[in-house]
Amino acid sequence: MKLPPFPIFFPDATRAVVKTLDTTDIENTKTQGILVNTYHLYKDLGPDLIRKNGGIKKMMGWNGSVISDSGGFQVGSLIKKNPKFGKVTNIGVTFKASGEKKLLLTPQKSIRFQMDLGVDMVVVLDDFTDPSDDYKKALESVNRTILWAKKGKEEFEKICKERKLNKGQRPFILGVVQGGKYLDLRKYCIEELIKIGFDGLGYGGWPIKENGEFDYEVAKVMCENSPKTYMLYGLGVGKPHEIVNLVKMGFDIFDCVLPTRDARHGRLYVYNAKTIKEIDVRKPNFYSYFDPSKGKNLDDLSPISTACDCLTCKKYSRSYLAHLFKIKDFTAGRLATIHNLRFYSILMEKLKLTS
RNA sequence: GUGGCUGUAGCUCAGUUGGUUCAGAGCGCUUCCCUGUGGAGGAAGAGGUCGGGAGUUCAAUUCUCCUCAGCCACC
Repeated sequence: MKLPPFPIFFPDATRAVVKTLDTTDIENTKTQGILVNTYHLYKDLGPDLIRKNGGIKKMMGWNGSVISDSGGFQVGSLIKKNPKFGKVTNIGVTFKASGEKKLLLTPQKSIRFQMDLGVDMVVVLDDFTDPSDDYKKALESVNRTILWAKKGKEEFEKICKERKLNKGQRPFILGVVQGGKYLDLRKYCIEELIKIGFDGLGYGGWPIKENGEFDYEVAKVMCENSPKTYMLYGLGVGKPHEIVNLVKMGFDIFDCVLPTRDARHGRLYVYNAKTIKEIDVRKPNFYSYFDPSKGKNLDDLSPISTACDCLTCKKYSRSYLAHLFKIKDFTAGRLATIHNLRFYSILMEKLKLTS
């Protein structure tokens, strides 16, 4: 198992699909990997169906890399929103969505299922620290995250032994750093996770401060306290300029819903340059937004961007895209998603050159 | 030609026994938000002298008359 050269950005295929695209489309955007979600796939498919399909890559017909998220964030934030949805104990998380049967997700189960998925990197189940949590609550989630990390790692070793996976065959395993805005808790969490031993650490929780700004302080603590051999992963990060900043600080891996969700909502990313060659991601305002759903774009015959070589930019005009958005055809989502994913893959290509 | 119905925001339409909840809704439009995904959702905003004219009245989008436009029915 291995990952492409860093830094890398993987779009989210939570339920084993990048919405609106098939895996050939994804490949054509020069995207190297995707992120699937343990919680969703456990609920939708379960271990038996995954094994029957020969793993998630085979099921999707995807030749690139795959990372699986543990599901901790999804379940944690759902319960936070509606306590009736489930509860968190040291054993794990019980949850029950309406119309579905009750399920228990433990750190062990999460890892075992991710091993069944056959991915390149697994993530241990973590207990989400809510940004509004006070110190006591944050400490509690940090301690539980460490406990679960220990159990997850043990299960990982056990499965590797069972399946006789040597170093080159086993996936990477990521620990997740919680602690909210409390930097000493973040540091403590990092130290304890390193004692357990992982291939990398993820920036867990919610990375946006209450004033809406990205919290680079936590990222800094992670960079300063992690071994040089560790991969650093910005879970759910982020906007293009945030990724640029984190790569500069030392982060390697990213995943985020923004390029794909924004595409479906009519927000396309456009480099403020005439050609791909002229793009300079170190400039403060190196990109802007283009919204095809605005009526005034109906008579714009130019491409979305001349600094892009995606299918959408090569073949279609802003006018056509505006039309597709106006009539709400699914193809609008597909062409916009293709463009935004190519924007992100160009971003990562540029960052590989500069880092 | 006669009788009836309709005419309120860009669109589809509510509403008024005449008076500061009568000038509204939905959609559309404009601007913004979206960060380990619900193809989700949210925030703010612009738009109408209630077809036109006259009359009754302290007061009319609401009542009366005339007129214009569209639709239906009948000669």
